[in-house]
Amino acid sequence: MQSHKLSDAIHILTYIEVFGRDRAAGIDPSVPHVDLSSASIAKSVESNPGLIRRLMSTLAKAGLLDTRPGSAEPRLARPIEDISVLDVYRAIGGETRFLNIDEKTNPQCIVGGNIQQSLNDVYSRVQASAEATMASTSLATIVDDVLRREQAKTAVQA
Amino acid sequence: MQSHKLSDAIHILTYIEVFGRDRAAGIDPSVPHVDLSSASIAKSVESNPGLIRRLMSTLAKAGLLDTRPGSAEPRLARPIEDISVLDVYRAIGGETRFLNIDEKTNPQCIVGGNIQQSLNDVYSRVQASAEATMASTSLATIVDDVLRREQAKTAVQA
DNA sequence: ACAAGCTGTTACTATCATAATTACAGGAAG
DNA sequence: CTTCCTGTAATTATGATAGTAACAGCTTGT
Repeated sequence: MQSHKLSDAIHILTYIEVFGRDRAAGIDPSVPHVDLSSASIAKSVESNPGLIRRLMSTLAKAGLLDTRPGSAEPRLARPIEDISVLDVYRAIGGETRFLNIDEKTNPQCIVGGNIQQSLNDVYSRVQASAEATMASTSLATIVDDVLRREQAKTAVQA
Repeated sequence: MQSHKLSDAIHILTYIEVFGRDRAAGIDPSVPHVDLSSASIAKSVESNPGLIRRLMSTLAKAGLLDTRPGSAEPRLARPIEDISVLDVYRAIGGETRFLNIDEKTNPQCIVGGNIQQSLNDVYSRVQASAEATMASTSLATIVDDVLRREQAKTAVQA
């Protein structure tokens, strides 16, 4: 995971929650152009709509997001409290792990012939602890944090 | 860290410990060509000597390995029990983290302008738990595991 | 002293994963 | 029926990494 995919995916879900929430509650209906289209999200991520749609498609297939072709009204498939960072990580990461074994070592050698499995044990434990932390963090925490930081900014300006 | 560098670095240190240990103890002195040159290690890793030397140089600079130009007699700088997987990870990984923030998001947007910091908090916690596990695993564990697996193999053959 | 072999380092090339971009068929909605 | 959107695939660009080659300098044994 040398990429920003997880960050962008969380960004998308946060965006949908924040602006979908506002709209659902009827707050500030005068704010223009805060729709939930891939183009709008792309502006926030500073990426392009194609990439956003691909990520959203992946999230939808993983059961985190409800989307409909032709309609720019994505909705989270579950309450935001029930979506963890690990859920998103698994949705977009597939089978990848943080640490990678060198699959090509000399099986004739005492070290080369055994170290892959030894490392696999270690890496599995590392992965498990990282995933445990991701599982314990919900997207609600992130949304709350984002909104709190925004309020702190505007307070300074006032 | 989408690479095998950590695996290869641990491989190298394990190799030096296993075969350096044998030689130091005078065990099986008849075994030919089990020297500690970069060429010999490269055969075990199934890589090339240049790559091995580069990694060894990095490990030496990090204070994990003692090497000398012109002499194929590398030695671990510390007892193997005192070298953790985290030590090696830090030595070769530099400042990289498992999860990466998308540095390029729209600062004008409520989400884009705040999510980087929010994600940074989360990612720091994930990194900390992964590193704690790496810190708790020493290379001695890996060396023991490799030797144990090798014994199990030869036992089956006998 | 010298020959052979090794390290440490740099430069270069190849390879591959990922992001970015473009295009388009088909659904949704006024 | 026009307009805008999604979902998806194809393509290109970019960047990180491994692999390779080369060479100056040290070490050791003769």
